[in-house]
Amino acid sequence: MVNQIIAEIFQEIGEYLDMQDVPFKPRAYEKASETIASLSFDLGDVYKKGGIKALEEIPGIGVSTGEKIEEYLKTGKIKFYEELKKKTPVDLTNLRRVGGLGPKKIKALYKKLNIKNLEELENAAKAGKIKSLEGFGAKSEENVLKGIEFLKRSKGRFLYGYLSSEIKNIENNLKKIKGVTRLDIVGSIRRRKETIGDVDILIESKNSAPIMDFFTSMDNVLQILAKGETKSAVLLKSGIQVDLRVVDKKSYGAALSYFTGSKDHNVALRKVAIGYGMKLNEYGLYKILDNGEEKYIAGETEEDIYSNLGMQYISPELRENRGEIELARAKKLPKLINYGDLKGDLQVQTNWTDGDASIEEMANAAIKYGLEYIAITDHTKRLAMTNGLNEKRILEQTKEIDKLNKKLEKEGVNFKILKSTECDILEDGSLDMPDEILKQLDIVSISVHSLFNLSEKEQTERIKKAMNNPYVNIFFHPTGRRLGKRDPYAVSIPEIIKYAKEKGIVLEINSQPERLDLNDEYIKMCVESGVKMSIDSDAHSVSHFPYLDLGIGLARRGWAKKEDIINTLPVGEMLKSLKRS
DNA sequence: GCCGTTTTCGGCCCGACTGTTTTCAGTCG
Repeated sequence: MVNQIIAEIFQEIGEYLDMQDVPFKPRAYEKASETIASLSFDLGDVYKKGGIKALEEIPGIGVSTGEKIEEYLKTGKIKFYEELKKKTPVDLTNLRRVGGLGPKKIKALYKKLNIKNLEELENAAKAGKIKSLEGFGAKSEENVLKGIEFLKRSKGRFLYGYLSSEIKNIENNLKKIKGVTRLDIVGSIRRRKETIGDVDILIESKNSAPIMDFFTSMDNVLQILAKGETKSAVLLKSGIQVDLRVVDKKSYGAALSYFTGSKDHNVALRKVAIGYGMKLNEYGLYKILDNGEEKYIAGETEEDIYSNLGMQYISPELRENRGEIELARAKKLPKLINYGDLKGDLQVQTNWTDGDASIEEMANAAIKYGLEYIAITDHTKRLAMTNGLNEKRILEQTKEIDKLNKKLEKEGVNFKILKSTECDILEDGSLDMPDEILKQLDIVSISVHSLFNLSEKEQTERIKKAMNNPYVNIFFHPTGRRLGKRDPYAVSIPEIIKYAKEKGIVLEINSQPERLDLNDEYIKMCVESGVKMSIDSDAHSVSHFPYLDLGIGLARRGWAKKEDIINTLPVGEMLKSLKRS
């Protein structure tokens, strides 16, 4: 898929133009970049089928960006971009990941100190050269160092949600090769970890040579790290490493278990085997005979291995050695929520604020995805940058929703659009919408978008005050983190969970790849405290509903059952469950 | 550079916060 590469280039073009104070164009390139990054189809295919005309039909792509996509597809380069880069040869991709640095500051650092990359930035900051620059000071220098430190901590981890289409593509192509009888994506992806370090692929085949040849010569390979008979590894242009293992049928289950991990889970599992006088490795489960010989007992499937160890099957999401081995041996594992269990989505944005599509388009996309209801949760006026709704517009929106629901009913479609809001929590914990409006909505949800640097005590009190409003039902993305970009604000989630229990407030599991908030550990805390959760896509585009799977994966990692999640219920029961006593 | 229309030019979310300044540029969402 060329999408990610082109999206990245457009993003950088936008930033280069920003440096030059060019008006409006930066936003246009940025918008094009975002659109391309979230497409579910390949730009190369679009171009092949319909040429440049078809490209221009994609919203946000026009004559100029269309031509540049064509140029990239034909030549692998975009001249305009190459020239910008020559003029200001800085590592924008990495420098802009440092919080507080935007195009203008990066330009100043380059012009005045010739800083081109993170290393030079760090050296300059450590040498105290930044604080004396015009427009910078001691605080900026300190923040630069902090930003670099943050980057180092999150280095090498990727967000699965943003790589899934590229991985899916590799998977589909490998499956087409003759002799590939089974394929699984294993490792942290199979365990549904929120960030992944690399991609591990396991294949069952008797003939690995053509597989390895194909794998190492894919278009998106930057560098071949290893190529052998059973194992190959490549670095993709997108920066992630992919490992491939090929095994035979007899060992497939054992290899699946071994390469899925986690390491800690595997160690614990092997200890159980030893206790039974057995040995477990990636080729199978073996009984050690009196004469010292090893007799193969199981290995074709994971189920065989677990049952021969006297255990229930353990879902990949639970394999972190956090107590799952003991429960599986006692046959007491919880029955986790399943993929496909969600009946609705309680956070959906539309083009009334910062979403891409109309209410009707989002509803149709949700219907197509298999949902029975969605809640429309556009931002409120405090979030001016999203064109947040004021009292007048939100009332207009409820009328529009009534109209659409009537239409759906008339057409005999079993689908309901709920009136809702993502109401901003203001400075003092009051809400950005008066009670007389809130009480007219089906669901009231709240979230924090400002004052991220309050003390833990202040932030927690602020949120609790908001939760105390009698009309509030759900607290969205409770920690506010953006993976790889921003740490959570200081807040005591255990205290919020306790208060949510007391007040009957639902906490959200936000499924956006860079949010995934609550995380698995807090989800587990909610499950244990009996606090209900909702799993929402926070969709801003018709293509975002599949993110719900990320949220379900996370919920499973947090040991959540179907009954812990309110939007597994049909719409009537779900709404009833929200009623506060 | 894109979009939409009162169609082929004129408009393009805007307010808060930070850290620098001493009135505001840059960044963020």
